[in-house]
Amino acid sequence: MFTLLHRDNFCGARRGRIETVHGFVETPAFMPVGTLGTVKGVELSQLELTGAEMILGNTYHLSLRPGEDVIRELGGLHQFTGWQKPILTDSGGFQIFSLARIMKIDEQGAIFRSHIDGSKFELSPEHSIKIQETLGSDIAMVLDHVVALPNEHKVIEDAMLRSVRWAKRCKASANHSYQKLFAIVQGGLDPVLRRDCIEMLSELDFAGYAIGGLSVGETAEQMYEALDFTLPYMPIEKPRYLMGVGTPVDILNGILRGVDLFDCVMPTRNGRNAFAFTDNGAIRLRNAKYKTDNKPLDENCPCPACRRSRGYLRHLFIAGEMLGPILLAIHNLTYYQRLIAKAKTAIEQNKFIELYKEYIQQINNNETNQ
RNA sequence: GGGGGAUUUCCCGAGUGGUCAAAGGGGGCAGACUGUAAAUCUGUUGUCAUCGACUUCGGAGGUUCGAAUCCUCCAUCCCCCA
Repeated sequence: MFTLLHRDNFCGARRGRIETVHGFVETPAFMPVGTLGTVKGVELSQLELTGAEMILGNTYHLSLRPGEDVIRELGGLHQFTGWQKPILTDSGGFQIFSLARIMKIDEQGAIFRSHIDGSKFELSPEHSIKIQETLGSDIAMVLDHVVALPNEHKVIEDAMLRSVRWAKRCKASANHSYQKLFAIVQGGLDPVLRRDCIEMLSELDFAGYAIGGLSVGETAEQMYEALDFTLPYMPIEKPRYLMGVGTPVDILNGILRGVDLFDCVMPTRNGRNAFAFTDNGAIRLRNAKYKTDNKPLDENCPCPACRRSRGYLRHLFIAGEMLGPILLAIHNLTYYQRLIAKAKTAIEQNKFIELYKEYIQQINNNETNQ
């Protein structure tokens, strides 16, 4: 299912390939987030042009709306959405963190008060797996217990141990052979908890292992430290997925340490909010200084947004035109995929550290100049 | 010709003696966003400035310890009766 093609001679970075029934995913890879069966604002044909090979859907959201019955009747998530490449579904574990205000949790599972109509929605490990099997995703995630950071040690430990127990239940209830099940490592910023968690999960032999419970309140440096002491314990021959991360720099830091898979709402959400990523730093398109700027966001970017001027893109946002968010979502996704592509090439040439250092220096220069 | 109503900080608009540099929108300016309750949210928006000081509510005068708020005249706009 996962082939490790090459390891950079000078750092933890790796090139690999994930095989699914809907095709291959070359790693390291970045998955655009399509929570509700759509990468917000981006048509599939354009999404493919960005270079995305796998997208993410969400169990909690799709189960509430349109509902798993509807998706089953319409042929599963691939047919329903029209996306014929690989799809990974998240289990709803992140909503235990992000929707904590409308959620109660016990050993059986999580009980949500639907954010749509307030109705009760119970999500147990078994139910999450059942929904994900109905959706027909290529990769399913175990239901985990995500808690915010910083937090008390006991809270983090309990959530980690519960996540392991839930992972076992997920594994036990999963019975679609084509659908790969990934476990999720919890344990906050504690090296011992992370290590113990991996040891327990490894015994269950999952198809892949994710690092969860990060980018939930800790600093970037703390997150990198957590990667430093977590990744060495993770199985080498299995794909490693850093969930919900992150900024371009975060992603390079993940790759540097041996992460294969990423997902994040940042390129699409920030794009909708007029924030463009470029090699020369962030462009907040609403800023007055771009009013008559005739340059594209990025000279070297092949995306449709970069065939227009910054002044025009700014106008779209100021005028509230939907094309602005659409174009910037595409641009940011293109930016992420181009960065990933550069990383892949660099790893193959054992030059990932050079790429990394160059990028960091570029970021620092931009900060100094601004 | 007679009667009535309006004029507020960039715009709309609240405010009818002190708690008003003046509510609330809009617009402007800036910021945030990490397994998406997000095309969302936050801050700021008279001037100088650290407290604080100063100049503002159509114009001019007046009453008062104190006026965007009360009085007089003027200007402009709207409505009704002739």
